[in-house]
Order: sequence, then structure tokens, then C-alpha cells
Amino acid sequence: MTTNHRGSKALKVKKEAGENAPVLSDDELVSMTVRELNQHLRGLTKEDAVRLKQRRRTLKNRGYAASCRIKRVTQKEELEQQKAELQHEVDKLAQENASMKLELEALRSNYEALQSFARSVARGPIPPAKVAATTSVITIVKSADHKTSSAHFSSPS
Amino acid sequence: MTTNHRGSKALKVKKEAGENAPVLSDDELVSMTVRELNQHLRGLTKEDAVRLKQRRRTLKNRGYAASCRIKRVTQKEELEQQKAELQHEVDKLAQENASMKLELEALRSNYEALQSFARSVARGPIPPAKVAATTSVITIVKSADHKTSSAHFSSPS
DNA sequence: ATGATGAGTGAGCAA
DNA sequence: TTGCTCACTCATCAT
Repeated sequence: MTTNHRGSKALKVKKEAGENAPVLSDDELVSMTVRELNQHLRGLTKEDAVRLKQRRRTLKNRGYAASCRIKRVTQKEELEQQKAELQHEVDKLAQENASMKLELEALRSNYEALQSFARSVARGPIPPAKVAATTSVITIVKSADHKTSSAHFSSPS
Repeated sequence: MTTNHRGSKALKVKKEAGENAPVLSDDELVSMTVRELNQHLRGLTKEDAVRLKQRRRTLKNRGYAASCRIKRVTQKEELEQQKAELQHEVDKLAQENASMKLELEALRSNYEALQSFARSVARGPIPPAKVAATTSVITIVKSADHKTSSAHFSSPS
């Protein structure tokens, strides 16, 4: 730390008081076209010109470093966001899956019951009264749409 | 850059030749208990002692910075890994979902066909021959397991 | 020349 | 004191 770091660190004051006239502020210097810079370079020592250009470069680098850090956190947030979205999708699909599984089971059981009934009547037609006595009573509900069509069974008392 | 930065930057040599006897290597200095450090501090100027402790701190910081960077990339990789796993899970669930949807549709259509048949025989029992003439022929397959039980229909010629 | 990024450094916070 | 992290600087690479 033998150097003075004439640059303002934004956080830790520096500035070193007068030193020499701060002809150009950092902000002015960084946001300046090459042409504008050359204008200011006119009345300067070769040394001073080099120094000024170096200061400009350093200030630019400061900005690049800042963008770099911002980019880093942004990308991390994006990853986390995408992760959360995927998690939601997993939850949604898992739930859909579960309810379909239930529906499928219910339909299968209804189907098999109906199958037994159909088999019994197809084998040898039996009077409805007889059927009611030996099997369950089946109430066939004509489904209006395709959803949750079901047959309700009730055991004979 | 008027300073010399006596520390070895690992990458860019430095070292500045002899300077003074490198009594302690960087590696030795960082990995040293406080007690060991104090041993070495015995025969030193107050100034030199302070300098040595500062060098140690700096070397430690170098290590901390490295860990910090490693941690950063590690966490990023973890996030990406988790993201990939979730994506696979989504794919798996979506596929399961699609095949269940198909199964459900097939079962529903079979169920409804069987339902029509059952309704027709239950309404007014008709001789099998008559049934075969007016409706489809139904081959009832007793499913061994619960999967893909189905009834196969064929139109009468 | 300009922009981006890895590594090293000091400041400053937290344990 | 130790460890971590931020902002800055420099070296280096790519455009």
C-alpha cells in the first residue's frame, strides 16, 4: 500500500483532497467518446495523457466488474426460478396422475362388475327378479359427457 | 503500479529476487498454528512481526477467496443438477400421464359399449341369436391381472 | 479499443 | 482471530 490509488473507491472516500484539479470526474471520464477524450488530451503531457487513458480504462474495468457480478446473481436467480417452475410442474403432473389413477381404478371396478352382470344375463337370460336376487342391483346412469360416467351398485337388503 | 507487491502471485512470478531471506515460504506461513507463528515471531522487530502477521493474513485471504469461488461454481452446478433431475421427473410423469389417458379413454369406450349391451338385454331379454343379429358380438375376456382388461368387439358381417 | 472474467487484495461483517 | 464476501484492480483473452 505504498501507492495512493488516486481513484475514488466510492466506498472509501479517498480523493486525497486537492492533489491537482480534478479536471474530469470519474463519471465524465468513463462516459465519453474517444473523440471527446482526444479533445481533452490536447493540452496534456504525454505522461498525463497516458495516465488519463489508464484511469479511464480502470474506471471502465470497474464497471465491467460490476456488470459481471450482477450477471452472476441474475443467472443464479434464473436457475432458481426455473427450478421452482419445474417443481410446480412436477407437483401438478403428480396430482393429475394420482387422480387419473383413482379414476382408472374406479372405472375398472365398475367395468368388471358390469362385465359379470353382462356375462350372467348373456349366458342364460334370467327374469329380472331372479337377477336382483342373486346379484347387486345396477343403476345404469347414462353419462351426458365423457367424464366420470359411473354405475352405482347397491347390495340387496 | 508503483508498488512492488512483494507477494508471489503464483501466476506472475514476482518474487523480486533476493529482497531478504525468505525465512518462511507462503505455504509454511499459512499452514501454521498461532503458537508456531509466535515461535517465529520471537526474534523479530515489532515492525517485522506486524509485517509477517499481515502477510499471513493476506495469504489466508487468498485462500478464502479461492474457496469462495469454488463454492460459487459448486452451488451453480448443484442448481443445474437439480434442475436436470426435475426435468427428467417432469418427462417421466408426463409420459405416465399420457399413457394413462389413453388407457382411460379405451376403458371408457369399452365400458360404454358394454353398458349399451347390458341395457339392451336388461330392458327386454332377447334370445342370444337375436342379440347377435342386432348388436355387435362381444367377446368377454376375463383379465388375469388388472392391467388392460378389455372387451373386443367385432361387427357382424 | 472494448468487454468479460479469473485471481488477488483490502474492507468490513459475523461467529 | 478466523472465515467469508463485496468491490476493486490487474492480467489476459476474445471480439
